[in-house]
Amino acid sequence: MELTKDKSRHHHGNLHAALVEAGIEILRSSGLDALSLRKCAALAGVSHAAPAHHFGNLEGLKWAIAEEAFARFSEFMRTHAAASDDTAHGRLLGICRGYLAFARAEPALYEMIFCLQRKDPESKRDASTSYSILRDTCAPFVPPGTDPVIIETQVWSLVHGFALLELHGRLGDTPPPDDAILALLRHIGQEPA
Amino acid sequence: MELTKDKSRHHHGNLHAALVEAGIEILRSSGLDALSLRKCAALAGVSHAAPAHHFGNLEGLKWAIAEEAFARFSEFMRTHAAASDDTAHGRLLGICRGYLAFARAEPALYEMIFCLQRKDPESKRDASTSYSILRDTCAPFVPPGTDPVIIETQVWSLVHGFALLELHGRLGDTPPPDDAILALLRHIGQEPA
DNA sequence: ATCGAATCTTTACAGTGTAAACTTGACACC
DNA sequence: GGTGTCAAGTTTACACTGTAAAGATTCGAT
Repeated sequence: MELTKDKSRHHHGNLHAALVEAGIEILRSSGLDALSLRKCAALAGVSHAAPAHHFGNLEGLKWAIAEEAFARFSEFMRTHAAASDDTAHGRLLGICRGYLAFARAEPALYEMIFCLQRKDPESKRDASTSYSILRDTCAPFVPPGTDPVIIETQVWSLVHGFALLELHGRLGDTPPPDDAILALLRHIGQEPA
Repeated sequence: MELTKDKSRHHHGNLHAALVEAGIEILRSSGLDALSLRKCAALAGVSHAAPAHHFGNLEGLKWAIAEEAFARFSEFMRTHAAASDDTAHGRLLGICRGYLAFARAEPALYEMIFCLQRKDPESKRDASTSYSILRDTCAPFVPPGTDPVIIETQVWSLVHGFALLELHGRLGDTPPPDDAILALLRHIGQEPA
């Protein structure tokens, strides 16, 4: 317990980051259900009501954790894309494999960032850098005259659905291999608008 | 409050069903986070510890609710399939539209039944009748020599991912229309195994 | 040096799941 | 009829949660 705290000082100095890191630690070791304001506070060596001053409520903390998690998620996709063929299809498969790899490497983080209910419709779809990666990678497949969002949503839906079904145990003990599912993307952008 | 209970009798007579119905009522009116053993018990007019004798714990109650919800879900898909063209593609589009319609009509029910973590890998993929519908509808598109599970998982993943992304507000305030996303299914079963 | 504001603690309360012991009622059996 | 057994609910209790309110501490600008 007690990641970073000099009990003598009243002010922590960097509590925001410490609480986020504590939250990620708890998510990793004990899963999403175990995440609580009080446990994060304890792990950061701080009183149980301290997080409220930084994040307001539990959902605020979750969004703060999600911000950090999204950064790691984007990095995951980028490195996997770099490890694939340097073609449009190769890059598309690469980010999809990175997406699935992250979901398996950090299931609790993945579930948290994507199952959080977004309240503000203001925060546009393309605000995050992870969505920019998706958009850029999908761009070569968008037929002229069709909304790019359609292609992007098709890809995202397929991969997201597959990740969650597997994560929640709906695909049995031997899910189909990734590339068999992703093979559907060979035909992306070929349908009439 | 108090759906069905004759306070005089000690034995309820049909508490199992009453608690499930209470749970569905709470899910509809207040969402997944509001579901609790104690609220279900109160709504059924029974002491707060009574549900434990029927379901063990909260997850047990959720699975019991899910069983009922799955029945309604299957019915939803069946009626939507009947309203579509009587071709293989028509039926496939039909059950997908039914899937999405259910997710929007009963968001809390939908999220509950599909975000419940399945513990036992024993409960096979095709145990439920809703999966049978999927399997039967996908059968005409399975190329000879390929595992039907691949086609089924492709369809399910696409629709499931789309439903959840929309439900969680990740597609902004104007998501793409259903048929634009489902257009990807025109090419189902056409990729090499 | 002082005052204000930010930061953290303490205290308090309602709601939650869950375990244990107890009470009530139904039902078979002699 | 009396009785024992057992399932179904109730009561009580406890640990844990989020969250609000008020107090204590420290930083920083003036």
